[in-house]
Amino acid sequence: MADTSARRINPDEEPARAPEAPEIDWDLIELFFFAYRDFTSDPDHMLDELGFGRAHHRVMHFINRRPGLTVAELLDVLQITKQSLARVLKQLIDTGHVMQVQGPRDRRQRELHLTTKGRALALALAAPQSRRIGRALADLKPEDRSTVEHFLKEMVNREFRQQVDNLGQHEPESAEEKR
Amino acid sequence: MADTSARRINPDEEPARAPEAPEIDWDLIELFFFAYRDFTSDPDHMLDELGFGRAHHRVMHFINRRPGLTVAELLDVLQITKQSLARVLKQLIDTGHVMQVQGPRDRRQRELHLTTKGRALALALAAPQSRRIGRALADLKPEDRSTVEHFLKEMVNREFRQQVDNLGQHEPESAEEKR
DNA sequence: GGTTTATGTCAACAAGGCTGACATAAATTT
DNA sequence: AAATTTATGTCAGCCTTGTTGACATAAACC
Repeated sequence: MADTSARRINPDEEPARAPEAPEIDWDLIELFFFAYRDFTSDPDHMLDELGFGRAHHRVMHFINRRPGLTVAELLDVLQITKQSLARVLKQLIDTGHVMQVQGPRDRRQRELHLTTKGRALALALAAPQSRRIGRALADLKPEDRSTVEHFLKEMVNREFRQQVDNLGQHEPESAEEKR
Repeated sequence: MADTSARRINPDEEPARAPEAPEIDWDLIELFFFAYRDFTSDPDHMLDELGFGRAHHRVMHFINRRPGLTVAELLDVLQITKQSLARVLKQLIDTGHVMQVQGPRDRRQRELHLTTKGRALALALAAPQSRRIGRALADLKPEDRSTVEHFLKEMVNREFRQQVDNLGQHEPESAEEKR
């Protein structure tokens, strides 16, 4: 180091002046933080009034996206423990937002589905997020949507790319294995 | 109402088949979730080994970006309560990552600075995130960076745009009146 | 029939949010 | 000068949502 030597105002310790980093993309790091924070804020407020949290939202979202997925599959997507899931899932079932159906092939499995009520809530929660995205894309050229999509997809760990693609369920999108 | 029998095995209820939504951008909603999850995963793992959490990361990040910001300003950016901040901030001070300097104008204020040690950690945490962003932009045209930046910036609530711009430190002013 | 698998559940714990109450020193107002 | 407000710190307790470990049950598999 030894560079801020010239006019040091504070004599005590060295307070590490500016963010003169090697090659860190501070701007996008920070922007991503703010963007996600606000992205989740609308549904968070709605959930609050129902006594639910962000965890409930995630559960409903993925059940809505993959109707009939099993508990194990959901755990896989959410990457949480079954005990964590159990708590919120139980609440969602008790409040009539989610229903379980015994697996047809394997009767140990529980296929998860949203009820009409749950579906309505999932939609209501997604609506402001979708609107926000729409507004964020509005000033851009139509082709830029795929740029954003590509960027976000590449931000995901390779091990989970497939999950992402599967969930999309309509990605003709060529470039997938290019490493 | 009338659907007290939540867990039923026969589909006499409607399990709400497909995500046939009005105009919901499910793909980007979900992609954003996965992207942010993985974006935070690298620093999370590092922090774990130090006995720190994501909260400590955020605090160090913003102190690094705005050396000398006060406690009140930090609370404003993070949007948490001072009691929440106090816990992590105390730990960061005790471990020698953050130091406080009495405000020059107002001696009640505490200007926050990273120490050399804290700065090193902030950099180490940001590095994998920056690399991830770099990789995600690598396949795109150079101009597309500003597309992504624009998208993320628009995702932020209007009330906080200024915060974002200030932190970036290179956004003079823009059309804020539009709603 | 024995083992593995899918799920559920109990109990305890941790991180990191929250609110409310109160303390202190410095700045500001009256 | 005294009273009030402001910036910060701290104590105590609560909530949500993660965690681990242990154990139970039914169904599938071998």
